[in-house]
Amino acid sequence: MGVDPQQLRTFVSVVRLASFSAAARELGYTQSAVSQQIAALEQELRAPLLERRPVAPTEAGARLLEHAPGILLRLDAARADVARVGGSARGLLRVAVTALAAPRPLARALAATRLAYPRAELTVSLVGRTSAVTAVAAGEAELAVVDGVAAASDPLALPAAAPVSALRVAEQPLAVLLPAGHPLSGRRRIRLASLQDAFWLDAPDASVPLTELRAATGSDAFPPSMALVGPSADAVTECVAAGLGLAVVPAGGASAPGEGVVAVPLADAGLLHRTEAVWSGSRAEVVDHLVAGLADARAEPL
Amino acid sequence: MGVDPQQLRTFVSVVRLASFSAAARELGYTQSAVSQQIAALEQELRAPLLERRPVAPTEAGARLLEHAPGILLRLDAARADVARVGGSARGLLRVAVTALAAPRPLARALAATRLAYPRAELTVSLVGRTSAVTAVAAGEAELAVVDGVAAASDPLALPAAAPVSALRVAEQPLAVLLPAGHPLSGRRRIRLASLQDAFWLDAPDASVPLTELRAATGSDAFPPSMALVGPSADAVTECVAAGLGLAVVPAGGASAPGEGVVAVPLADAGLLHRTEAVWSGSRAEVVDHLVAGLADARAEPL
DNA sequence: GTCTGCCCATCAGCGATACTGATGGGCGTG
DNA sequence: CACGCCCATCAGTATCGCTGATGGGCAGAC
Repeated sequence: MGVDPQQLRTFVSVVRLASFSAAARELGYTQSAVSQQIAALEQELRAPLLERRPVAPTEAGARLLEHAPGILLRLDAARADVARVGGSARGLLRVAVTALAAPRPLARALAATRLAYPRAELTVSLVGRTSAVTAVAAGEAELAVVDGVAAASDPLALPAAAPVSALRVAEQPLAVLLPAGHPLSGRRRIRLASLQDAFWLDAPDASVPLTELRAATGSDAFPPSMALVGPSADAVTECVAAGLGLAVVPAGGASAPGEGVVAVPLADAGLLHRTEAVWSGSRAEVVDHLVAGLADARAEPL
Repeated sequence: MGVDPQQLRTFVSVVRLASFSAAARELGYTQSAVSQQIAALEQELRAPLLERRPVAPTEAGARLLEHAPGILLRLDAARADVARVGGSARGLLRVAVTALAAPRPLARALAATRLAYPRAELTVSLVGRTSAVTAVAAGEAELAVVDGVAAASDPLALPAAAPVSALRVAEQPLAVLLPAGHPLSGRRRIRLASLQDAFWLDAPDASVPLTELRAATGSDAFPPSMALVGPSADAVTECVAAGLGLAVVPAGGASAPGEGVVAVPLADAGLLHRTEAVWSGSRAEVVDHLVAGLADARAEPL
């Protein structure tokens, strides 16, 4: 009685790898154990979860798959939250940052925190949006600094289904990255709707993700031209310059737009690029100092 | 390795009852088993979770307690979602309704659904806000119809940490319920801020909860005069008439405000009473029909 | 068509686990 | 001081879940 989280973990592995044997290898079980775990889960839920040969989730399995990652993440988050109570007085400060998060306020706040806590162990890692939030929830990072697009008054729609707190750090207008020769590249401003049928780079970790554009504009257009994985801003610039597709980026960032491309500000009112700091549970002293620094940075000019 | 949900369930029972023995009785275990489960959980998380004698959560236990109900709810929700796949073709339609949810659209939609599915088994139950949403998540109801206060463009802040979908059913202006002799009872409109230091009935299931007022106005005032549990609209009217405190209710509801009280509309722009329909996972045919009926009802006058 | 290889289900056996029931110690209470 | 209540611990046992071996079914090669 009661769904075993271990079985859930095994289930998602099996689905992801589409193989009992491969999942067994990954998890350090024998194939027999995996088979028995899935069978037990199916009996427990009284429903077949997997099609065999080829291995694929059934309708019921698909439903379970919608819930499983959230459950497992929350389980990890609970464990991490409990662990933070005991040992977090030490100066461990791991910050997970997304590629387009405003770097200046973060850098300044980090500098101040480094001064105040010279012995703190400081790590900043550049990761994808989802990983940043899940890392915080699971206790693999003390803080995440995440960017995204939202209307002026709304909070960011954070990807993970985990209980976290957030603070707005910076807001910038948005711009469209166009190749230098593009017919609209001379414009002072562009409305997003006028470009919704153009082709777009699908580079969720190095530009504003298309899914966020669609959510923020309420349109389901913005056809993707090519996928670009990883947080490489240069790759985006080069691909836009080469005419492979357009991209939306925060305007007036630290770096110039680069050769061969033009950044034209968006005319859409109320659509903003925002950076938020995200943490989970109560904050240790060092983390608190850094968050306070980020809060102060809001007042300063970018 | 891996927190056992059964242990989590035991843990919350022990905390709620502040007793190992009582929790054992409730769960059908021996006291010995409960003691061992808690010990195993503490060893697994490497932290003491409970103070003994008297039994109370430690700091770490409090953290775990924040996560545990959400995890257990999601586990139940997953189980219910899987169960819906197989057996939900039958006409089972259990609707959980909060006290202030707009009754007219619901009644009309229910009537239409009853006509279209004469053999459907129909149950409507009046419950608190949190129970309504958790009932849907846990598969104890097919649909919830929940009310709350929100700004015009925001969705309702639903209480449960569970993955559900929602549809706006109706919106009404808000009114303050004042005793007939109140100095402001002759007003045409009242701003909420002018009353934030008055005393208020804390009747979360029979009027707009104070927590929602505070969240929607951004003020943490609105001191409570007395608590009133349960969804009794009459009790609210009587208490307001007796001068025990004020209350915010949807204006122009089905029932007249009652003797001895006056309902004065709120002047606060953008603050609305909204009713939403809430469901989980995919909807069975009957549920789909009812939700469609609720969607249609939005167009009609209230 | 047949052979071979891969993959999942099943089974026996064994070690680990989690329960019961009994016992003991600590603390408040009469 | 004695009693009662409550939680921790222990021994014993039944069950559970894993390993390793075996078997059946499907696909691709020849």
